[in-house]
Amino acid sequence: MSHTMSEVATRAGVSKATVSRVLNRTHTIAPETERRVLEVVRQLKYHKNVHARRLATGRSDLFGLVISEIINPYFPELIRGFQAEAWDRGFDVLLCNTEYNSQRRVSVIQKLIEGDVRGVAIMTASLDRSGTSELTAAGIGVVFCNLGPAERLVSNISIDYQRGIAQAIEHVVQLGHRHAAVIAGPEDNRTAVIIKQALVAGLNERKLILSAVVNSNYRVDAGASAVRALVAAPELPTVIFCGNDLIAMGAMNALEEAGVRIPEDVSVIGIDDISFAFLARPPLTTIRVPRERLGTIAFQALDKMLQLKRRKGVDYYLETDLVIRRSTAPPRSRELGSAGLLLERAR
Amino acid sequence: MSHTMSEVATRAGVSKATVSRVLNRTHTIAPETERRVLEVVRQLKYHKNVHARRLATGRSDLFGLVISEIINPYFPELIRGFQAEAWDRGFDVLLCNTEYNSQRRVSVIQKLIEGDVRGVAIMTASLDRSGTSELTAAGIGVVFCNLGPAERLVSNISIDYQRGIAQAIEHVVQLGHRHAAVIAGPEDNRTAVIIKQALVAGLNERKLILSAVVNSNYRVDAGASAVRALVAAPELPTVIFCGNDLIAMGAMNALEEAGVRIPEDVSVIGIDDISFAFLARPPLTTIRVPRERLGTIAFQALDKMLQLKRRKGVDYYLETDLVIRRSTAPPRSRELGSAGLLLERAR
DNA sequence: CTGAAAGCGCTTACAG
DNA sequence: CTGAAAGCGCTTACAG
Repeated sequence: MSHTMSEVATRAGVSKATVSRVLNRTHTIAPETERRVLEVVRQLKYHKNVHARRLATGRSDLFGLVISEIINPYFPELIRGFQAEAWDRGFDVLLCNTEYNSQRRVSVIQKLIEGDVRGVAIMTASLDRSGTSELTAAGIGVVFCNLGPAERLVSNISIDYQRGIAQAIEHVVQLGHRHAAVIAGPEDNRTAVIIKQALVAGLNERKLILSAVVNSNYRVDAGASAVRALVAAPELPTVIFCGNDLIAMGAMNALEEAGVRIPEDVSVIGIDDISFAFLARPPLTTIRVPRERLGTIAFQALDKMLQLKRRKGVDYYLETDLVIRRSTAPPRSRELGSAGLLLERAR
Repeated sequence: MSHTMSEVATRAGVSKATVSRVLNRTHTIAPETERRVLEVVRQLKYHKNVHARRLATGRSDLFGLVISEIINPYFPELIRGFQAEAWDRGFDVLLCNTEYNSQRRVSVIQKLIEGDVRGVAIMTASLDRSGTSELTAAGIGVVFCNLGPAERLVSNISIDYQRGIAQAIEHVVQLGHRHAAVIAGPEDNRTAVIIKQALVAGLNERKLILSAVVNSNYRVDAGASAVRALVAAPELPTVIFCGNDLIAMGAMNALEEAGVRIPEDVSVIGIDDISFAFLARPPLTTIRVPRERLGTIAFQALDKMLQLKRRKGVDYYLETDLVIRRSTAPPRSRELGSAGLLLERAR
């Protein structure tokens, strides 16, 4: 069905080497020859076969991007940033998702190696050095997010949650909050753990009373059930810090169901600033993680590292910032504190 | 850096043909030979090069999926359905987005042809037959969504919006609504046009008063500005049908800002049931389009069509259903009608 | 059950 | 500026 470069060559009365050169604009070609070749290419609607090209050149034009699942609203912007950057430089991307499935994790790595990618951005916390040693062993560069320091063939991007968290805590302190709770992400997720620790440390430092720290699982329903536990306790915090926006949105739902008003009774703060955070009701105050930027940097990190003679990894940092919306407000009464809230709810 | 099949062959003391056979489980192999080969493969961490394989076999194991933009919440479930189905059958997918950019549309088609895909699912309305004739000309199967009837090498999946829309209209009629408005998607989007027509026809048939039909652009902010126009008019409809959930969410925001309560003053209905529809406040009543299913069917359509001797396309249908949530309720007063609403708002 | 050889469709020194 | 030829790393009839 589809034509080959030899066919084009014959019809244009040149060698296939010439056709290749015309198509890749890699040599100067006699104008007349070029015209003839291009003419035949158009007539035949010829397209070169990328697999043959990849095999012949030996240099891969592919980069991998691995995420956990496509339906997680954390990823779209990240994918877009990575892809845009890759395409701009003439590279292509192989998008892989692990779906939180260990079999898939293995097959994804395999697919990446077989695909002869130059480098891969591992943007899911469910994969770490041990899971990717096969990649580096094959000479493929890797960039992680929130993993340890860089080394040969592995770079790292640290998201500076500290900064956004400090801003958030300062914000609620200014508003007059004294009693906080934390609904963190899953224990087995390294990013979730980093966030939880930063949250707890920051809250302690500012001397807020931490009435509860519970783990959850980054899903909406988990945020909801975590909140039900909080609501059942004798004392309600006046502000709830959530490990991500999904948890926060679930928490807001559950609070609403329990008849707790946001932000009048309880303030809620999320992390990420997913696209729907501002559509939540009330709009969610959250710590923005610049995810499109994260994707861009991930690509640049790989690209740069692979140009280094020693393939030495680099450490990158990405700042976060608080975005104040309407889910945070002063607690009901500064004087009454949370005991006062209890009283009022009892009426 | 990475090893080749020949290396494995030499070390295992066999020919590369044998290595190939062992790895592809395509022939019976002497157990001892197989063991030896596998052993060397493990030692060397050998992975076969997929580009060489694709070139040698000539049969592509790739399918394309083209969407408009990854950050549109309509697509994640669709992608997941398509990808899952492809992987289950041992195929791989090339995800391409046009980003509503005509240059990108061209380069995406080119990339697909160069990638030698077997078939491609065009799931964005911004591409139609004329944009994809190159694909079919190259013998590549195509499946569209909401485009005309099937033909050679092109299948089509029609989403039966009629059904969900009929349910929705019945729902609001039962609730007692008489005055409706429609905020449709963009005029140049064939799916948006189909939906608008179905909406208007259905509303007329049930004799509802259609106070306004405005076009919008499928984005949140567009829904918002469309609503501002409606609110400025002398009479407010009691129910607003939106071309998709994003428009509906924007509309709800703008209504809220205008001091119009949902659903007490105005009911709102969306289309799609994106994952955040139920997190909107109030949760959005919407017409669900089973998008993961759409992805699955799209793949099956391609796969089946390409097995047919004549490569004859097939027509598929996908049903939609109303999902009732809290953004719809009886109008303020059946007796007063919308004039009554006007009165009350004037107070 | 296994091997030698041709071939997939390109690219790229090497010559000229 | 252009061509002949080797080679990229596999697969697959064809023999045996």
